Amino acid sequence: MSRNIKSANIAFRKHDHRRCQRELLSAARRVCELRKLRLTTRRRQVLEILLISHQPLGAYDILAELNRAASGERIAPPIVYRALEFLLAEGFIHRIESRNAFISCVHPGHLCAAQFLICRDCERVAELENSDAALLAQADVLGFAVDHSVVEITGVCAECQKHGG
Amino acid sequence: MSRNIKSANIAFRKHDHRRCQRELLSAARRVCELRKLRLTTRRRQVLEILLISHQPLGAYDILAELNRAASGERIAPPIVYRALEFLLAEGFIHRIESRNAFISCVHPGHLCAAQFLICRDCERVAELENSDAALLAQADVLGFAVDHSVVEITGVCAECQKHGG
DNA sequence: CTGGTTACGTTATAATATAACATTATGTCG
DNA sequence: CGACATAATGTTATATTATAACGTAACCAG
Ligand SMILES: [Zn+2]
Ligand SMILES: [Zn+2]
Ligand SMILES: [Zn+2]
Ligand SMILES: [Zn+2]
Repeated sequence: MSRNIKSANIAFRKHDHRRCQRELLSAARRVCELRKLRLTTRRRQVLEILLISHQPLGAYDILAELNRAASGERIAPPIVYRALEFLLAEGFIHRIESRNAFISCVHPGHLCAAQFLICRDCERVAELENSDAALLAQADVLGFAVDHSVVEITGVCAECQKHGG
Repeated sequence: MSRNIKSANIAFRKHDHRRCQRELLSAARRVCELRKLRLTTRRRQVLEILLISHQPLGAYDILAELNRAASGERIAPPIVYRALEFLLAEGFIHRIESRNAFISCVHPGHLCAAQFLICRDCERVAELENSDAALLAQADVLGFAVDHSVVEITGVCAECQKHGG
């Protein structure tokens, strides 16, 4: 649990974000090599755009970013959605359902059951990994076979409470 | 907790659903009277459509249902979305973020922090009320002020595991 | 190099949601 | 009652998010 709190702090505080990006990208490369997957240019571009932001981005934000970067190209939605599909399936990013947005995972490739704390002021998102034992136990009692969980907590982070008023 | 399991069972099993609907509708009426709110025809229509279904419905499903019922009228999306906004604000319904859909609340007007078990076979949804103490404690340690939580567990219910194979 | 497969590109369109403004119903007070 | 303020509904247009369908290019095993 102290590990979780650490990683949450990172998202909500100043840190060497360049280093974050580099480390997470090379982690993704390693995972793809292991799994014999192709981290193609497009996929890498989309992942990089998400790595640069600790905030979740919509598919069309990513699209705009791609089109800005490569002036001349006119990239269309399916390209972005397909890259996102790949990155989601391999556990490099998460989808934030309550925002129709996507964010890079802090432990790429783990296919983790993540929980998110989402600040509605600064829009930053902390990813925790602490699964809800009580809820899962209850699902089990009901004979409900869990596939996938979405846990998204919206509120105001400590920083924004100080600064924002 | 045994209460929660009971209510979850109701959603996933055969029961007197007509009675469900009647009771939840009159509960909503009572709450509106208490709060001096107007449960207008449109709002009641939308609530009724959701009460009839233990499954979540999209806004456009509700729209289609309204237009089917009142042939001649040509109701437009904003009407539905405004009724949904009212019903959400007063705690008569919930939004299922991972489905862009809406479902009636099993304890209308309580503004509860609900958790959902969503069967991906039969599409039924059980609403639990069991808040995740561990997660909230962790948010607290981080100084994160929680506003709203989204907890949506997808899987296969006990019934569908038996029948579906 | 050939055929099978995977990924990418392109066009069109579906599904979900809201902005902006006009109209009607409801309640209040003189 | 009648004039006003407010809340709710209706209408039109459009924004935002996502996918279907089909063609082309890259990659790889034999
Ligand atoms: Zn993750
Ligand atoms: Zn913040
Ligand atoms: Zn509820
Ligand atoms: Zn089921």
